[in-house]
Amino acid sequence: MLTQERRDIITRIVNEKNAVTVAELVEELDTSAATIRRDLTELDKERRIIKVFGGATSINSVSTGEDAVKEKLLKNVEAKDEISRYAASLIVDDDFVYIDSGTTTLKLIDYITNTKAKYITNGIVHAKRLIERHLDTIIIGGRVKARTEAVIGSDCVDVIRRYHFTKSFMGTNGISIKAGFTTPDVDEAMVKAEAIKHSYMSYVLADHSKFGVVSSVTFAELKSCAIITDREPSKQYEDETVIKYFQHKVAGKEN
Amino acid sequence: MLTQERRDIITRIVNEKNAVTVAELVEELDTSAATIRRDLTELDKERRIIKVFGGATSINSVSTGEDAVKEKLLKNVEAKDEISRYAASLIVDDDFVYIDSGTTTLKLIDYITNTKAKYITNGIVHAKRLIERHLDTIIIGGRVKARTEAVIGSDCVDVIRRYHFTKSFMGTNGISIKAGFTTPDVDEAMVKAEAIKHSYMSYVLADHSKFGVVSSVTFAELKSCAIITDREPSKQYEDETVIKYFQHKVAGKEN
DNA sequence: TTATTTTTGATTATTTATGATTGATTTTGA
DNA sequence: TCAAAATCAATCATAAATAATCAAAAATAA
Repeated sequence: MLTQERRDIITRIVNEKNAVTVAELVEELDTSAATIRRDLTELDKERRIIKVFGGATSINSVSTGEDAVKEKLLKNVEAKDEISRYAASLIVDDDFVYIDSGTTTLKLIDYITNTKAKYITNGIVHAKRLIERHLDTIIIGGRVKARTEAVIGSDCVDVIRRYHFTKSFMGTNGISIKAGFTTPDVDEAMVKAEAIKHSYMSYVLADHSKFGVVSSVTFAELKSCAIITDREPSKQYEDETVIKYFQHKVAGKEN
Repeated sequence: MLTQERRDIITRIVNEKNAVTVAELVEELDTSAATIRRDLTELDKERRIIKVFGGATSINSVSTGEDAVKEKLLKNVEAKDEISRYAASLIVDDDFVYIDSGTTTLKLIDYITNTKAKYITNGIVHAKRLIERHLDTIIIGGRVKARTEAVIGSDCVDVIRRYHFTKSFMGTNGISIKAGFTTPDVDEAMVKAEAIKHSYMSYVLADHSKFGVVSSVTFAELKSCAIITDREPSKQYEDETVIKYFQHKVAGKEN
């Protein structure tokens, strides 16, 4: 196989899977680790991927992306995929869709097929991906937060105030009966809250691990957003809001 | 077999298979490796395929856009490096720096060392890279243009109107005595013009190939921006505006 | 025909790619 | 925190591929 060809394949794999280990590439491409490392070093230099300890992540992943490689080895990717795919399927023609920053919503973009809707986001990486998918994209301006590569702050809130979304897709750090949807950052919470307030329908994308978790700041009550998740939550939650869930790769009941 | 006929076949094979080795072509066409290499060299020169070590790949294999960017980045690398490095060195504490979208200004970000300045940009990729370098970053919001991944449009212009930059670094497609600084896109020109208008000092980063070139839309007169370039331009230009230039890796005279 | 140009294949010195090894660095897990 | 394990960059020898050169063959022109 050509060196260039192999590097093209690596780039494609990294972008598809978002994160990949050296071992996986050795297996996939049937070559030595030394060669894979050289390829990764080169591709990183060309800014086609981001090299991290243990492998590489997509140039379109958030921050250093180091977590992504580790996370990948630990967490159940399929559940998140199913959540994202379902969420994307909700988008219809002429929708004006707000996409919150965060890794869960980032995956959602890969599954979007509707090109007649308009998309708006406060995530730098999200905007880049949306554009790469040739979707009609607006990015909200303002101060960019380093860790999450998201636009936050009062300017951002002001901008959102002027818009009215038909649907918004949000990420969250915690979901609890008492505290509602919570996130660790005050500024980010304010942006989320405003987006939800200006949205006809809001969906929170969250895997089951988020249930029962409470973070520092509440950005919405349970009843203000429908939840899309990967397991049947306890009855309490279903009394509070609409929940769509998937179980063991089998679609859950419609709510 | 005719030489031309053989080359047509090679082109077809490369496009079909996306990537092919010299050995495969030798086998297929029953000729020597030397001949195949000559063919590949020629076809590459004609931009019908891309010659790589070991064989060739299709011109539209990975993504045509990526190759275009890659090629663009390769052009005048050393010159651009020096231009960028010098431009970055101009940034001082408490500066409020506008960074225009475009490849030249993207390189500039790699050389920024001042962490006490604030940075604002309309380039998605620029914002991402600024953040990666842990710099205080603001992105201008609005509609994102697909090809250049830059924010443009009237919203964007309105936002710029509210700001006052101490320095702005701009890219350009053409520099001419009569037409001034020009770019092919009307919307982009409007954004550039507004940024320059709201900047205390504006610098245009341009390699020598841009001189004498006129694109569709003028976004500024020569005298409104200092030029940072890689060759001594003709006297005419130096009469019009301040020009800093580098020659053969040796710093040019101060202007 | 003969002279000239073009194409081709072989040769060779040089460049590039690869896999193994090793000592250093980073991560992990107690 | 420390030590073990995993990963890494650097180095080296080998193999593969390349560009440059040259002579022969083929095509073309005079």
